[in-house]
Amino acid sequence: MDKNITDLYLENQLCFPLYAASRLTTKAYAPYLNNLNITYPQYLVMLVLWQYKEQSVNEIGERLMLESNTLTPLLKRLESKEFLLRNRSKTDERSVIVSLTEKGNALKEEASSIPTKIMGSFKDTSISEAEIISFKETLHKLVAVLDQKNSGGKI
Amino acid sequence: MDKNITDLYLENQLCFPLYAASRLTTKAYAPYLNNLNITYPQYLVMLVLWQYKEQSVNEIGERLMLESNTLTPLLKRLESKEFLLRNRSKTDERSVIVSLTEKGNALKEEASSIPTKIMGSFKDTSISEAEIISFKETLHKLVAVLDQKNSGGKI
DNA sequence: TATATTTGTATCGCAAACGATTTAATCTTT
DNA sequence: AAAGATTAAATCGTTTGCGATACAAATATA
Repeated sequence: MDKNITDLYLENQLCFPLYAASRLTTKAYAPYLNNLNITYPQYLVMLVLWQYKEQSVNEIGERLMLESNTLTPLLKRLESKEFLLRNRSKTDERSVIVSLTEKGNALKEEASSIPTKIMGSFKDTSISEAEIISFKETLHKLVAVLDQKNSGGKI
Repeated sequence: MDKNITDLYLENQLCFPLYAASRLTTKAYAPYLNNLNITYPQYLVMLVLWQYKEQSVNEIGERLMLESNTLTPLLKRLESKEFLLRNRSKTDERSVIVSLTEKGNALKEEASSIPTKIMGSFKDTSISEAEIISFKETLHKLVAVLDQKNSGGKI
């Protein structure tokens, strides 16, 4: 039996371009985020805090699909930059509640122009607006399926 | 002026699902790659070597869009597992030529079934084959554009 | 030929990711 | 209430990614 060798070609994989796109996107954000003095994963945490206000480490982790072993040091860095506070919950001392500082809240204004700037850089390319929309749709489905296969399936 | 606040909502971003999809894909490969005793980025390097045979660190880096500071330690790990060899080029001593060992070549057979298994797990989902194909097309365009904006534009 | 620049790789340090384990608090069950 | 199970964070060790930097070989230029 001849195994289908072309299956292993880089261009035919779905995994590699996903991996590349993710890294390149992070790079695209870098210049803007440097100005705000935060990294890309830190930006994601801030997005969650701006949108949902104060919440536990666990809740942040669920929204970003990250574990506490990733979040704890990351949150400590954001805390040392004074963008947020970490406090044990009064009602359940196992939980740490993360809340925004004034400075963290203020950062939202500065960040608000970033998404438009990033998306704007696709304007004069071979990718149409409609294409992006359907792409995003499939991407969301993909994430849902992959998430289910992973953590979702382990109950 | 009221900045468009919903721009910063997690669901409306393109960047986060890309980031999540990439991580979840890596996780999906993990069980298969564990059997082969390699990590996901190491798998990508092996893909490149299986497809293009022996080549310099630089060439591997160009194909995977990775720098030598990432590749060198990674290649050393693959070398210590005896999947590949690293040798200075005779004609240009600045280059290190990476080539597969017997063991590295043999691994290809074991890996050949992975892509089908991964793609197979999408069969009974809400994502159709046709959708995946058009998704992959846009993804390739996206990578090309992002790549151009980054390293491509700095000449 | 001597010097400067470019190129290819490697080193270092920091920030993620993540599996495995640990610690402390809470909930269950008796 | 005490014992055991569960849960939330944190800690530890390994592997990536990448900016900054170093260094040696190769090439270009004076």
